[in-house]
Amino acid sequence: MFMSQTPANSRTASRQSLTVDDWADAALDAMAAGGIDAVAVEPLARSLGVTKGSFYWHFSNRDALMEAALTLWERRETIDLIEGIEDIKDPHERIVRLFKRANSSYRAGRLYLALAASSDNPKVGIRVQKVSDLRLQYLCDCYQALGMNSNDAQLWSTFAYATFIGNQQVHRDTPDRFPSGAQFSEYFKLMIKTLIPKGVPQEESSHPNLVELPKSKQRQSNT
Amino acid sequence: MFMSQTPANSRTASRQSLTVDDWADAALDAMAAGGIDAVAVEPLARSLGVTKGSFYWHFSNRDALMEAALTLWERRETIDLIEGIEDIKDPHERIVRLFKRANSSYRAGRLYLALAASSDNPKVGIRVQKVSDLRLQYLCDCYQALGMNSNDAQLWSTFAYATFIGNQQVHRDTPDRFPSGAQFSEYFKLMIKTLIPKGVPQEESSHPNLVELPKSKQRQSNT
DNA sequence: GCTTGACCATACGCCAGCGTATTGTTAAAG
DNA sequence: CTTTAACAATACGCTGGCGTATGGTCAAGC
Repeated sequence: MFMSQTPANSRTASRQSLTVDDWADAALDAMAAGGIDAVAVEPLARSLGVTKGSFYWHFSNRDALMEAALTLWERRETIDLIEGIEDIKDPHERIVRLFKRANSSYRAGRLYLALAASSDNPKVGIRVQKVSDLRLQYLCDCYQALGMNSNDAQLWSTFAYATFIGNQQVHRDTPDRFPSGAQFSEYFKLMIKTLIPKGVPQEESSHPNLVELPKSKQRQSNT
Repeated sequence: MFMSQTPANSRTASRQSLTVDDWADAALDAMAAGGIDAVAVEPLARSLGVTKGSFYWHFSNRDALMEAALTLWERRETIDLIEGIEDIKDPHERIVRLFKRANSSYRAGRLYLALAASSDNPKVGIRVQKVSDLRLQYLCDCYQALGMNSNDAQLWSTFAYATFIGNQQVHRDTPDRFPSGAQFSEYFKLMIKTLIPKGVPQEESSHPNLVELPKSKQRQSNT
């Protein structure tokens, strides 16, 4: 179904044929730049150097493109969430990594905010909820791995996630007020220190007496 | 130009004439509901029970309506920021109140998010920045009044503001995961306790040896 | 009671984007 | 060298929103 077998996977090289994913990618670009309404067939076709005729070969209509783009986004967010973190045992370090990544990919943040802003659209809202749910769940698991009980982990993870989302927002809305450079690392340290309580049950001693993360019971039940 | 002196200030009563502010209000409603693109002349006219003819009497074009709506929004946000807080001398309590209000007005939150999502539009972006700046500045002053130095206050206020914005976002995007009811007060307490450090220079003793709020005297200090 | 001005309705032209229909173009298979 | 499919271009009709032009109504005010 996915992964078309065309020779080159990205059309940037030459006069190759466009694929569904090329269109979906372009749609995500447009979203990040101008919100969901910027995903318009004709402008997109122009930006890809073709005309509508091409589009309606690959998709039945604009809505199908939206679905494809959202699916692509969801898949990427799902993968990126745990990428490079899977096998870190220390939950503290895991949360730090999550935060670090969250504050590094400005573009992904914009994309999320653009989609979230249109979450009134049910098609969009469901995806946003899925992604948010997954992130929250993962974070919650991390906090439980720190030794918290379920309730506390819920509260702290929501807290941390809200801060993380809010940072993206503040960064975008008032970039000059958002700490950067040396001040940012100070800011980052403050957040980490504040949002990851140290003295839950154990100290930061070296022996890895750490609770394992229970993989959040989320078997990939993809359809 | 401004402040029309028509007898009744709200047209809800009867078959009164519409005012500029009526249109601006409706525009803000539309924004909160469907983003900035939902501010369209003809649909708005329909929702107000009139036609375009009326609109183009009061405004020269759609952009003028946007400006009016943004001005109205900015004014309200500016007023609401300090309303009922002006004369609280304890900075800790002041911050708590700010947080409490932030989490109470769901509608205002949606409106902010809708505008922020369109802050690429320079006309919108400037207003959003203004409002955000003001809030951040006020918060920063509060933290300084707690006894922090300028740098720390900057960091903590940004932190707190990001969390506050993020809460709105999370609340909107995944309402069922956001704590509510009894759990919310727990969540709220956690945030307050975490985001307002108690032992800055003095203990939480009862004698009000508190620094006065310096009316937004902002000084840049590097590390 | 005629005029004036505030307010709104109606009708029109314009444009951008959606979707369809039809006709190329090109590479590979026969 | 023809056929076929995958892909793209062109042309068309339709809709919704913008802005304009012009005409209608109704309450003062003289």
